[in-house]
Amino acid sequence: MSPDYDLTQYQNPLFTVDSVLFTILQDSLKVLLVKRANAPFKGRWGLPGGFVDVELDDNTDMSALRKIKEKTSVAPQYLEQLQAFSGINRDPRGFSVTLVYYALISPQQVATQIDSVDDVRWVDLSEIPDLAVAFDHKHIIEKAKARLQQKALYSMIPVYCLPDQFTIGQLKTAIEAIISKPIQRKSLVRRIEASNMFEALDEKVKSGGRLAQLYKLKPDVDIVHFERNLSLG
Amino acid sequence: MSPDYDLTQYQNPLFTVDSVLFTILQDSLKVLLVKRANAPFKGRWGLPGGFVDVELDDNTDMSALRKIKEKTSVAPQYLEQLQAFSGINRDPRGFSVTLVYYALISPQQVATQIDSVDDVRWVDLSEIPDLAVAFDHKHIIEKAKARLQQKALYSMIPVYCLPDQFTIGQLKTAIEAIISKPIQRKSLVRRIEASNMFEALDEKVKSGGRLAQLYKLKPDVDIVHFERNLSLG
DNA sequence: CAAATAGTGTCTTTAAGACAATATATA
DNA sequence: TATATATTGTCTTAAAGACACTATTTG
Repeated sequence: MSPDYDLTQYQNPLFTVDSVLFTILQDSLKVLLVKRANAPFKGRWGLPGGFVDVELDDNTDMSALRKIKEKTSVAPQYLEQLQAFSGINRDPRGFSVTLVYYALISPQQVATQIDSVDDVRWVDLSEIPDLAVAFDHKHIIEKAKARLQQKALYSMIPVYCLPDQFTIGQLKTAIEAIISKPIQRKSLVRRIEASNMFEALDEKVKSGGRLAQLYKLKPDVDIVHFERNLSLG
Repeated sequence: MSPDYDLTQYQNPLFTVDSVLFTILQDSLKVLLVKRANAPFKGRWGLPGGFVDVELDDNTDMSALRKIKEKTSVAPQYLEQLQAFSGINRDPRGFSVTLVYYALISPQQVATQIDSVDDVRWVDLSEIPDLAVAFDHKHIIEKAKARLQQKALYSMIPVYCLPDQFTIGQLKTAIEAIISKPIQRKSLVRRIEASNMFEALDEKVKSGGRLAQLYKLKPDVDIVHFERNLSLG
């Protein structure tokens, strides 16, 4: 074997793939945590993830998806790479790299699955600071939340936290839960119109007052990125 | 050893760190390529990068920086993680992951170093499609360029492709080289003012017409993100 | 002075913010 | 009818686009 191929000269870092799975439940933002079955941090809550399985995964997207499916039994509606986190100290076993994805899913899709087990739980973002979390996963969750907040200002990705039929009120609530700020309903209506991503259904639904129009994503639409952010204030 | 720690049950993917280093040279966007000294793709042009050295690198940022310094002898003014690229087919040696950074540097900082060797070269972005490039690095360069273009619309990062003293005209030219579209000088002036990131020097400099005001970054400023994009057209 | 580039003034345009007004449910 | 929520209308505001106009330098 040529020295060019001598991979043993470098100690390959420990490489894992983890995911921050978000949803909106009870009008607030939740993240999926899993009770760790193995050391290190056995018994603590952590992000769903693990090692790449070269036999099963064509790439890391599939590793992330496979691990999410193991815990929720369904594929999320939205999945995107966040970033890698690495370091000499983040895992007691040595230099490690975790490639982190973040994902959005509607709570209905996973409700029965999650309610039936006690090692998987939706955790409110407000509980995270006080919770003992494995590795640097607390930090990772904060980064994922920041990215989601940013993206909510110039795109419609919060719809992927909702059922596929939803009202403008639900979408408004979801966005406000994500960014922790009220937004103008009118701005949202304008964006729904301008993006051309959605279609109004014939159906309307109860809401406590006037019936609300149901919308759904048009099939196979691309996500529109608006050229301005919603304002924070 | 507990089975929890049995890492041999998984074949750890091949992990590398690569960087797409950009600069502005002759009013156009260039990327730094390195002639590969080793297989695979020995002799082809590729991105600077390589394996993590657990002895030298505290994290992957330092791996990226170390490799860039090896080729240019200086640290870039801007360095940010782009994304990981992975797959079963992108490296003949098997499942591999490369964590890619992109970086910006002023050409003056590296000119003498690069001119003195023949295995490192600034390549114009327009040459990339016709060039034989190692691995999936052509695809990676396109992704890095897209990210840089996007970011140029709502931030001032193109200044990191310039010398630390620069004129508005130079910055305008740099942005236009990155996004391949003309922009309004007035918009740029307004952003320089609004961002409060820069200070005008006492000095002015020749430009072919009226003398141009020199600016520099204020020390330790954070990069401002504007709430709107410059328009494409 | 002509040409070139720098810098300013200002009107227009675009899309969001603010919020009033109207519509339609339920108790 | 009172209340709650949905929907629409429209005026204001913020920041970019367009582009004319002035300023300053060199040949």
